[in-house]
Amino acid sequence: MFTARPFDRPGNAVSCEACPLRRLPVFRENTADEIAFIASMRIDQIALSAGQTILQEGESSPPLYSLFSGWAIRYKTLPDDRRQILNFLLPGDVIGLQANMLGEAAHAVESLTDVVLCRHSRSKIWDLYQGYPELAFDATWLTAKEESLVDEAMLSIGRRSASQRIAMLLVHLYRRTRDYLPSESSAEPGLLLPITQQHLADALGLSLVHTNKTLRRLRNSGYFHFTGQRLFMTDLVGLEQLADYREVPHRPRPLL
Amino acid sequence: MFTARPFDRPGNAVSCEACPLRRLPVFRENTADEIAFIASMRIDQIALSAGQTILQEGESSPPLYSLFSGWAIRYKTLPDDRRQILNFLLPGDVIGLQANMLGEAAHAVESLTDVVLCRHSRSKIWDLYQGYPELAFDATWLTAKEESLVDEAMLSIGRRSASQRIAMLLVHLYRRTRDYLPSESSAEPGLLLPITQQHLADALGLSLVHTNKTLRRLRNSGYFHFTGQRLFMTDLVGLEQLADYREVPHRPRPLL
DNA sequence: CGGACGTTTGACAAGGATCAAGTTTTGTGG
DNA sequence: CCACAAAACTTGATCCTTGTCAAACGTCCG
Repeated sequence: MFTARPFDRPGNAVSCEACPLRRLPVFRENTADEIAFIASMRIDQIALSAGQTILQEGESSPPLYSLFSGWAIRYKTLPDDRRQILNFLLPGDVIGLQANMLGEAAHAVESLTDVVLCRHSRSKIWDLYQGYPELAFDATWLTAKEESLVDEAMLSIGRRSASQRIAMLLVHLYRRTRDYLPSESSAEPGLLLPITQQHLADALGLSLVHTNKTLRRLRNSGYFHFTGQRLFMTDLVGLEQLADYREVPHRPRPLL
Repeated sequence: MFTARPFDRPGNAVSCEACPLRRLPVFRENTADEIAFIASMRIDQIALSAGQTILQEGESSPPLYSLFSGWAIRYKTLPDDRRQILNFLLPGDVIGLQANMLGEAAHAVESLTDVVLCRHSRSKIWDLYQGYPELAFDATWLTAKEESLVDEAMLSIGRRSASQRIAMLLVHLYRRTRDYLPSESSAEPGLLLPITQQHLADALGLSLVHTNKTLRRLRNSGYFHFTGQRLFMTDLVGLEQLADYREVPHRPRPLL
């Protein structure tokens, strides 16, 4: 869904002014001055295929990216390879800001689909704070927002049952993706989820097998169904009730 | 441990310049100018007893505080009262920054001990971003740091066993508290943990009963023991190995 | 056609939850 | 300072959600 668009090819990278993401209703408007500065921060665009490592756990002073197109995951691992996905990254999300603030990446980032990244100059972050207070504010906002996503996920893992966790995550991804979709493509039937059941399991703190069985039970109960990787919601409200989902109000999101 | 110091009484609130927290090695140094601005942001100090609600879930545009002394918890709840503690707040931690960024508190905050809060002017946050880029940077840093704590906790809840989770949390609190302790009081035997086993359970995504039994098993194995609320580490290294703990390097922390 | 990868299912084990009492500690009022 | 109640901690018995093991099945792709 976010792949294979004309502007996805780094060769003909669009200017930040014309960035198609800006047109999405979730993002706040920037002044021409701000956009010019953002453009000056961007070094280039990088295209990666699915399954590539974008950031490594433990990497110090890692590059700063923003996700232009495609999906990615942010995760941590234990020495014996148990993995916990912290959150899913969608177009517009910044990658490596937390790591740059703290000096070292305490997590890894990996692409789920083919992906295009805007690479930014780390050294200009400081100029951003010096000259563009609004953008500095946005940087904190983005960090705060990501934290609140992790907070939400932590409540799920710690206190919800397996089926509630799955319900919650699917509702979350469903709603979140809607926000990013230009109206045309939301006409597409269903939502393309570029993830395996192993990803679901790793995001929810469950085993693969149990995830599979729970998923099946939910499908059999008629909440949703899959055709390939496409998710069709047949009872969104029911799923939300099952998950104890609460709508979170949100303001326009900054696009750095 | 952090209570009942002479300067804890709001009546004789010390100036921000003389703030005893500044003397702790974990905090970065500020210029006189920065400190003066911080002082101008502070409205007053507020003393609360243990168990009070500082921030309510769902509260919009909540006040902005920093924790001057005492312990607090940040948590979320489900409609049926299941609770998940997101992290523990220690002196120097900011309360309500995420909520102010996003416009609404998605979590609650509650005092664990008697507590003194510095209350700050929310409207001056903007002046901070305008006039003090270094402090703006610190604000993002603090948010990023808190997020990384939640990331770490999420890995525990999602992928560690009950005993590993307990080991991890105790090691974490032990080390973190050490960083805040002036040398004199670290001479005190043991560490005063102002939390019940229910708090441990709520932080770790476990039931109270199972937390109790696991805690006992760990005590019997000789990793640590309790005298009242005082924790004595007898095998810190062993506990760290059990938990797959990795040392996290950290730079001086900003004190806003 | 044959792997590699992802999904599905069943059987079984086990970690953790729940239920139900006790016991100890803490706090409070007399 | 004692007495009593409330809160916190313990423990055992039992249930059940979730994990582990094993194997089969499907599907995509070289």
